[in-house]
Amino acid sequence: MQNMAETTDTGLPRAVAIAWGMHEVPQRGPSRGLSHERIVEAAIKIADVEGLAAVTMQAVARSLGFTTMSLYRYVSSKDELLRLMQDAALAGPEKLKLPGTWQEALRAWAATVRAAYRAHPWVLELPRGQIAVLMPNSVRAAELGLAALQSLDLRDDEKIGVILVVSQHVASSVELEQNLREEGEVAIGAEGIDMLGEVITAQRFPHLKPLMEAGYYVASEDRGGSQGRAEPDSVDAEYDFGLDLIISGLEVLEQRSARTT
Amino acid sequence: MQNMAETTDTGLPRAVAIAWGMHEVPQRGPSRGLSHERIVEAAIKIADVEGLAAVTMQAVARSLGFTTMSLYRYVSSKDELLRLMQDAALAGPEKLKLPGTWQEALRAWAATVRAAYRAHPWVLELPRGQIAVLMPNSVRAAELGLAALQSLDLRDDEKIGVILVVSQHVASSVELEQNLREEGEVAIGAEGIDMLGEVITAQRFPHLKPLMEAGYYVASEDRGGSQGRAEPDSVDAEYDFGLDLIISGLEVLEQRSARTT
DNA sequence: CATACTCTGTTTATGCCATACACAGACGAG
DNA sequence: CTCGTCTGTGTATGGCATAAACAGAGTATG
Repeated sequence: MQNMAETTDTGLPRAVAIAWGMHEVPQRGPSRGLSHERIVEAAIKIADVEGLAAVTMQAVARSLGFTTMSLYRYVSSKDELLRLMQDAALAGPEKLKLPGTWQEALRAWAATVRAAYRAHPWVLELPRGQIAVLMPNSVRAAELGLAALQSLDLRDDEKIGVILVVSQHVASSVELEQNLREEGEVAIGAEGIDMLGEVITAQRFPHLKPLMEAGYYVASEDRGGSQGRAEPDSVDAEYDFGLDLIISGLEVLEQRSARTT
Repeated sequence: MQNMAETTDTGLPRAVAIAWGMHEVPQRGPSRGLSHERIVEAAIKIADVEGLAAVTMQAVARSLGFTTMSLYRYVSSKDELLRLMQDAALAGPEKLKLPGTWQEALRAWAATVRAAYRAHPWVLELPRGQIAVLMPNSVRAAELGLAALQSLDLRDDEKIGVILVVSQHVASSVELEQNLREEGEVAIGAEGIDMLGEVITAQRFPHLKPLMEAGYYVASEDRGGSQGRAEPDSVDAEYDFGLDLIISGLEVLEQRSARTT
């Protein structure tokens, strides 16, 4: 129910048609005071500054100097607006100088995807499904990713898999970063950590307990010690770590298939 | 603002304290007609059947035969209830027979995490941040994951990284599966695909275009052909593909560090 | 050029939601 | 017994998406 997705008569979801620029604008009536572009732009600005939850039809309309209901002349539902925002926020470089080896190229591609997510982290709160993947900027990103993998000797469906796995890793990493930042303000104090230490005992959690005490598992406020604050660096580290693992795995896969061929 | 997270006097978020069973229940007044457990259970049942959006305070209360406001005697906000649901839904096997090699063990661990997410896919709609990670079942899962990696020769912080990357991959995979299922009902017909073919041209998308025509990129309804329906299998394939890449990468990393040591 | 039809932006109204607040009664501590 | 605390409830508020009806703008057709 919450997922109507409003298909046009062409069978395409309206959001897809709009984003690709196919969409008959009416000729008959009075001239329009707004446009999809302006609405989406205003909505994105709100999301960037105040978060996705602050994007209400009222807020968007007010920021444009129109009434709430006027938006519905351009967008058939809030869901549709969100889809358009998602795509518009993911605009990336049309062309990208891709380094020589596929490893470097894949890394560069991942970096652009990461940058896009980081610029508009609220994008990650929206579902990334079939429809999202058909939007212009997703398609452009996929094209670019495939270009990066050109020299990698894999089957086509495997390349799609690589694109998917890498972009999911990037998304997860930024999502984590974001969740930590948002909850960081409510950081658990030393007192709370002590409290947890009573239930997270060495008997019940033999492997985890030492890591927790070393501060690897939770980012405590400071824990009397000095380093603490694992927030910004550790997420970067996790991003690199995961990407390195994937690339290493791909190198193995490539060698294997080369041997087979 | 949307993220109050209600800390107790101990400095721990209330949800964490409740989930771990530390929480002074009042002695003075009348006996209580409800409990956290019953409320969370009822809410989970609703989420399983009707989706997370159907979990309203009203719906939960009604299903228990109480009024909406009565829930607030047990749970300080809906957010807190959602956190408790998230944790309760991720209950897994306390002990797990872990196969010999770390590869097999890691795979088995990932499978249990995947099963948990699949049993309650709405869990993925909730933020997975610092607080979520401190809840009992997350801690148990981490312990189990570390146990699986016991024989893997890596530093402790690297092992945490592995746990993180793998669980993120699993989550992403199930999330994708879910998004596809939900949008699958609105599948794009052949007519829509043709429409897209006009904007997704071979000139602008030289790498992607052939894959789209081969049906690798989008799951069209049937496309006149026969195979189509890439939905269930392809997600499984993506899951295995990503996990294999990570494990391969880990093997390389292990050899490298063994050489260094 | 007049008329009809379409499309605009607005006003108003509905139903759902989380949750603040105040109350009557239940119950244990003193 | 009585006081203070806690329970479950009723009522009220403000925010939300969006349906419906309307007055006027503008274009196409006679």
